[in-house]
Amino acid sequence: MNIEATLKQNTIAAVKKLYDAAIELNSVTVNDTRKEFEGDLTIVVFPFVRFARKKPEQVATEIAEYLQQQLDFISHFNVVKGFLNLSLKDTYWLHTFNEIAHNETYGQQEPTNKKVLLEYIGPNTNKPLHLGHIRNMFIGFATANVLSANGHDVHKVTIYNDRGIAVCKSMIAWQKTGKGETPESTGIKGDHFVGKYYVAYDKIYQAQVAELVEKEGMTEKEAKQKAPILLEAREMLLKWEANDPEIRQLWETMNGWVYNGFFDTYKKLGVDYEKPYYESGTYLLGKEMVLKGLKDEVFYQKEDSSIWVDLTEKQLDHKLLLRSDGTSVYITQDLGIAELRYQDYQMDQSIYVVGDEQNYHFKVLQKTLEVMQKPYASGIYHLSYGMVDLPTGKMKSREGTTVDADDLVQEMLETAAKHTAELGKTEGFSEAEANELYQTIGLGALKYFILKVNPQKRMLFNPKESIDFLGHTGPFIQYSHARIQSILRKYTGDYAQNFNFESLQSAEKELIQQLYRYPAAIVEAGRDYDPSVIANYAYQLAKIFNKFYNELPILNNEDEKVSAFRVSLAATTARIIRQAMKILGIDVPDRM
RNA sequence: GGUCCUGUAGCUCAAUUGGAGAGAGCAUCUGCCUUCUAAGCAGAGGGUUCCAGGUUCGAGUCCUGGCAGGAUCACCA
Repeated sequence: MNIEATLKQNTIAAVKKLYDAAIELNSVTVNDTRKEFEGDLTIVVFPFVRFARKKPEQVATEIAEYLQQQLDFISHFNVVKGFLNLSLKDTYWLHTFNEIAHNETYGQQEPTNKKVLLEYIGPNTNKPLHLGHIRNMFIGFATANVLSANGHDVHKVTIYNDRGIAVCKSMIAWQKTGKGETPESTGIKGDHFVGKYYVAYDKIYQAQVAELVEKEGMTEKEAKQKAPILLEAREMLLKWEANDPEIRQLWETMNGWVYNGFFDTYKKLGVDYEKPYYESGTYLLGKEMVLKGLKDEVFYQKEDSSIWVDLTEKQLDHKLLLRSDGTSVYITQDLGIAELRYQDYQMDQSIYVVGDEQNYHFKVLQKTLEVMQKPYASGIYHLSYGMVDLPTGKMKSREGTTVDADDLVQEMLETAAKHTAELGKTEGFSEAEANELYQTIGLGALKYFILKVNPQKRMLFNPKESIDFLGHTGPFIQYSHARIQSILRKYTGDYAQNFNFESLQSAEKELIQQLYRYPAAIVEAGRDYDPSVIANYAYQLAKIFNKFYNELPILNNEDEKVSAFRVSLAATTARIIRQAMKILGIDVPDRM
């Protein structure tokens, strides 16, 4: 049992014995003592004073005396108002450290037998990935690791929005202007290649609209509906749905190019998934489900034969599920996907990592599945994250203000190389080793930049200011790890032992205390689906280590035992840094 | 207009879920490389936590009402 839980239970016992009152576990708060006071942990006794009918100071003192009697690890205490500051014995912290140092799986929680499916990435197959996808990928990947660390059985999947009018737009533009060129013939990465035609479509479309307004005297609204290329794209969509072989062939080919481009980016970013789902493979199933729902009378049909669900009893609205012409809408395919996934996995929980612009959509999805009495409805969880803003506002693909994922990664690598060269850190590195280091640092900086922010919040990215490598950043943490590795390379003794000193230096104790907090950080990150908890934990750990490193000699001590102990502290710190960063999907180098 | 989210130092973010005088980083200024990697450490300045009420021993955190920004409420995805 951890220290806080022990203190809480004994505080409950104390209040019971001293004041004959039964209090709840969660009415006892145990905090880390603020650094301006003496002590390690603080119990807030204000909630008990009404049972005691005494002054807070007196209550705190009485409880402290009881605790000191019961628990042998308390060395002394002080009381400030209703705050009881407890100091634990150094030998107790040392004992705690010995346990951590010898526990290879420290932090990893016991298996829960809970099966979790996590969907992330979810790109459209008509344009390349951008910064928004990057946030999605990093949050999704890290959250999956957080949940695994919490003992759940996690399976990552993705969804490709691989059909629909947008995809047809790229296709029609390629047919018209592509002259048979391919990613291979042009040397352009597949997703960028197809994205080029998506942009080309819009250019042609705008020109046609302008022409119709000018020459045919149409209103702009009318022209936007009647531009020839739009009509052609729509016709193509109909043909696609009718399984026209030529169109299907083109679609397969162009999507293939896009996937190859995506795979490249995934690999660079270090993200992966177990199984892809495709909108093209599920929208028909969704349609069937809607028709079944209609038959079961949980949905209703309007006179124009469109199908709806009434969610007014669940604090939502009426929602369209199938158009009057029988074609599916966005939510239709999500119903199909949810069903298919349950057939595939029988998961207990299904997490969707999707931007907060779709909050309403996921409420509707869940409530609709509830209405259908699907067993997996309650397991739907929308992990909603905020958009990435530019200084000029929201990114808009149509206005070309997106930050391209591949460009950004390239920039990060170049910046990492520049900084590293300036610092002369790659002396003695082969070219391959140097490149690997730039990769590690550049990506580490980018991932940390994204992951240190609470997912729920919008975040700002300024393309003009490169992402920092100093201070509260990924490279800072990586650097701390590399420093430790350097020490471990130099140390020739054996630090795998139990240590047994009477007292600790404050820098040593602070480091042990931060190591001790690691499991709590894992649990909190899991409870809140929030990798930023781990990111901030790792930063604190590195920061405290650097202080320790600066204040105390690790290798050069008269007493060899002291050196062994400090090396052991450093080695354990490095291990926890590596593990925490691994959860975030960030590698740490041995030299930098 | 309805619903939901956000608002904390000049900027980017924290704050143990209601606990002590709100903390870090960047930027600015001052020190520290003749001992283990200075991508580091130590220190200084910088705040009406959007505003006004309320609940509480105690509010950045909870409740009410405003203000500002954003999202969403499509037979778009």
